[in-house]
Amino acid sequence: MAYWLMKSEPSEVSIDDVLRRPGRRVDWFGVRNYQARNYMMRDMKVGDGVLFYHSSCPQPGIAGLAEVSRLAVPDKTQFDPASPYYDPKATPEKPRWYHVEVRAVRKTPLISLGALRATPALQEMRLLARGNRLSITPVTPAEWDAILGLINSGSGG
DNA sequence: GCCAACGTTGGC
DNA sequence: GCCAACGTTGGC
Repeated sequence: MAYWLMKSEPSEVSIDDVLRRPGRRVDWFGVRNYQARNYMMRDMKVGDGVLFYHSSCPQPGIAGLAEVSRLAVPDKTQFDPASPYYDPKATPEKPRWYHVEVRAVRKTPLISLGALRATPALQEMRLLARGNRLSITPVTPAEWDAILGLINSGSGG
């Protein structure tokens, strides 16, 4: 079992939004970066742990726990000319973009970006690497454990 | 709003 | 295949 961090802008989809949805599930559509896509297509399995991260907002940080609930399928928005995620080079016969489905497990106290940076065990975390912009990044088991520790100790900043 | 960092595009 | 220009991300 693997672990991941997935960024979402809460103004688009917040952890609260997902918790209110049927089955607490959300299709992670709209990813248009090959590396993030490849993680979803090749590596993510049902049951993998997910840190739900709020980005581009007043308080960026980990806001919830989730899990992968379905393997990657073609992203329908790539075929829709009316969608902001439309990709004219994609066809249903040859899709370019795929997404998994994610199921929210629970909201957590916000673990701020500052708190993550201040945690010695997380110094090598991919999210924190200089210049990182990837919206989906792998998380090691040790990092996952350290973050669960932050959540459970309420030292999220 | 700024801007560093990075990914993609497209001319050559 | 190179690489400059451009667009996007995302914290501040």
